[in-house]
Amino acid sequence: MTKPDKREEIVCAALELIAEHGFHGAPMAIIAERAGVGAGTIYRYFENKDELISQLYREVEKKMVDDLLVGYPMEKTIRERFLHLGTVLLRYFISHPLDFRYLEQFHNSPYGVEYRRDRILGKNEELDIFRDLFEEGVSSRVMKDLPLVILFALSFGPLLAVARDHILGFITLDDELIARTGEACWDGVKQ
Amino acid sequence: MTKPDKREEIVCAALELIAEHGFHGAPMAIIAERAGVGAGTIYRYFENKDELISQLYREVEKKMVDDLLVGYPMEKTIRERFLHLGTVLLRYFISHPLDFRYLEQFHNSPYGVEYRRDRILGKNEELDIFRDLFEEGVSSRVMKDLPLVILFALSFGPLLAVARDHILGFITLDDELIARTGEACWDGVKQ
DNA sequence: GTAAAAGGAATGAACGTTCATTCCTTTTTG
DNA sequence: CAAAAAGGAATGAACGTTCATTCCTTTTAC
Repeated sequence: MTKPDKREEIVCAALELIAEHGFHGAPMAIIAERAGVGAGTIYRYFENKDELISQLYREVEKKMVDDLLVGYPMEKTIRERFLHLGTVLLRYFISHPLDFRYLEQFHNSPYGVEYRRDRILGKNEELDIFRDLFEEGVSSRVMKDLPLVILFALSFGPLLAVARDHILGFITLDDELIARTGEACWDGVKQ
Repeated sequence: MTKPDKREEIVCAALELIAEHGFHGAPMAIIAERAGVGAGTIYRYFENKDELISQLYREVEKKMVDDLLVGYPMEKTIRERFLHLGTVLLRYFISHPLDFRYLEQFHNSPYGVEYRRDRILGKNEELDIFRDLFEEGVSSRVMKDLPLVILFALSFGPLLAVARDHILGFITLDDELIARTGEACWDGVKQ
């Protein structure tokens, strides 16, 4: 039996509670209870609630990005790469609904706005697979000549909305619908 | 001088504070202060904070929908009606950023999820201009044969994302960009 | 090898703060 | 003057965080 890592328990409990009830529906006392841990113990691993929230965000995002890069067809056409990313992203969200809901909560909070501001306006050193794809798409005239931010909106706007609707039970996505949604997004960005 | 309607002052103060700082960054005491009103006075107009939040949502939404219907070209083609709605919607959000931010806060909260559940799954009696347009688009084979929910996502996903980016200062939309964004959304939903 | 001591992780009751709401007083209205 | 409206201090519940204490593991002493 592996040792039940307390930090991991805390992180899992926080993910569940925050994904389901939002930041303000997840008091530290309840997180501790669900993690099977004393309230004070959390503060041995995280300086405060903000820090817990931020670290959890980074972990969830990293896990997702790593998954997205597996099998990315670097050598195929722009269209095929676009469709691959859309499909894999949708599938990831559907099979990790807690992660999705957590990311949404984060993005729609002051934390997330600041975070995006840094990524979009700041000097973003990290290799960004999406940015690269869109820049190549525009410069090779395969995609519409629109600002990157708008191309992002045309792609992720629908994908996130559809994932949300699926997770909330407003629709049930199957392989065919996922593929057709990806194609429709492509129609939106392609020249 | 018109009488300074206290209810109106309260509603305005709440809109500003909640749009800028979220539900939890808008304590009743501060709303009262900004409205130039005693804390207890709010409770003469609204049963509690939830009620204030819900009523404010309904007012903001109604104001927006009314505006959207002005000059709606009922007789023109589906494409033209679609582009009209997209353009007017984007313009509305840009010129009413507080309203937009408030609507987003609401939609991303437990209130909003419940509200959408009713609208999408429940029997929705009210005349819904969007629903009508998409149903006509699908049945006349001008739009892709996809579930309504997905067509909604393909249209509003990008529009909301772009409006958010503009309001947060990540991009500056002008008439041309607004028009081209609308066209790109149309490319996404058209057959 | 066993017992004592040390170290530090874990605990949860207690604290101070914040907030929505209530309640009683004061002001306004007719 | 009576009734309604407004005001804002008081209230109590909920929350994040702290800290004195307990518990458990590891090290030391003999």
